[in-house]
Amino acid sequence: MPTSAPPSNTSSRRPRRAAEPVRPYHHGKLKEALTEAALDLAAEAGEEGVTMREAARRAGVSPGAPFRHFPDRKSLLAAAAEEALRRFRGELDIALAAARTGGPLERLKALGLGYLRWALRNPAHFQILSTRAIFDLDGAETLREDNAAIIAMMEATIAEAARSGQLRDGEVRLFVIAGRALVYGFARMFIDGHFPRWKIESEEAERLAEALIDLFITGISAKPAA
Amino acid sequence: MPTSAPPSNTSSRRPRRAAEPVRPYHHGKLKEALTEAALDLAAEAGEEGVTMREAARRAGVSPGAPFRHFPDRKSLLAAAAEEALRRFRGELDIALAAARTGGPLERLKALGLGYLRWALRNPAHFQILSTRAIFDLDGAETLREDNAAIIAMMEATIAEAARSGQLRDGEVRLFVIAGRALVYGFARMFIDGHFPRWKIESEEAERLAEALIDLFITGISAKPAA
DNA sequence: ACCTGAACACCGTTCAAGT
DNA sequence: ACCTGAACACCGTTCAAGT
Repeated sequence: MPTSAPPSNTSSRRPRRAAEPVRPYHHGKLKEALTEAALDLAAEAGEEGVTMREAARRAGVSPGAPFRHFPDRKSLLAAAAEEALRRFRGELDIALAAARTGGPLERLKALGLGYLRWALRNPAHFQILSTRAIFDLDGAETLREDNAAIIAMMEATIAEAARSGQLRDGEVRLFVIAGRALVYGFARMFIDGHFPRWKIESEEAERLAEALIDLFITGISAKPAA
Repeated sequence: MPTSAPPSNTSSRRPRRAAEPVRPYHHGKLKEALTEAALDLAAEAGEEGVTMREAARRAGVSPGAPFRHFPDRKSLLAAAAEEALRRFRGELDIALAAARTGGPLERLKALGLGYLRWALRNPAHFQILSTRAIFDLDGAETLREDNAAIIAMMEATIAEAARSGQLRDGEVRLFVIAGRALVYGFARMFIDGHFPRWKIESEEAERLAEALIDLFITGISAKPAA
């Protein structure tokens, strides 16, 4: 009912080779449209707001149509997560590139800050990309690749810091997991609505994020040779 | 259909003052039964597996009956979360009591370990107690109290360590939030199914939890006066 | 090859009617 | 006061039938 009416075509009936793809739907890039709708829905109402029927409605197709492209709801969520993770990874690449002249600990900080900034600014997308057994799906190769790439960035940076003697004694793996748990935990505390209980105002969240990362880096650093 | 048939009463029709509450349902402590069913369902199928209708089925009542006790699904989840948090807090109290002869950092470790052990062993209950805007509900006073108590335990222990000069310079609040983000993040990584991506075997999870807590405590400790 | 429309099973929620 | 049973709107998913 409330869906915007399909743009009434000028006149001629399907000039098959014309340039504008203006006619209703009946075909086209439905898969992309559904994925985009899923991302919008997640941003508007969280993961549980992502619905096959509503995505279909927004794409202007019937309730059964999405099942031609996604075997089930989980697959649609995975496609949305894939796109969200692609964007997330892009941000981290940029953050890391901007800090590439610095030392490993400086780059680690840039990475952590990029991570938390994105999570704080795109909570719903961070949510769908982190929750659920979406990773177990078959078609989730891009997802796994992007995820592995992000893990690798962190690992390489910390390993480099360790090699150059900037970290205190300890396993690199432990530092990596601790760093991830810290940023993931802070991001999820936000997403899961814990900030009010901790009296964290949303305006101070990014400042706090930076302080946490500094604390972490200082905590795993070698003591100054004073 | 498959619900176990109500236990056919011996014979006499409603001996109103009898001792045994053996007759079907039609009354009784439905609220408690529904809360218990919700906890079971969460343990079996996660938060989204908690359903008004299934809880009603397990309690042996009709689909509309739960609405006499809970205004909506969220309220039922809140009741389950309340009970889960009560148990969680009990565990932490025990952990803290067992370590009460130690110094503040020792007690902090006991608290962190208690936290992570419970989360690793009761993932579904940890999930329903941490996710969602359940805290915003009216009837959630116990929830808020227990939660505030847990936060206070952490805060007091860290503040004591700071007072006795065992921590390095820094705001107590930051240490508290960092500690919470770390344990919450590790717990959620487990619950959200990230451990396989990080090659963490479930048998080593508790060992790793301990190592993380040690790392954290060392990281915020004052350098030894060597 | 892709989409529609009706159908089924399941859910949350409401409400008149029963005890 | 508490519970039943039918009803409504919504969802995921399937499937025969259309183009």
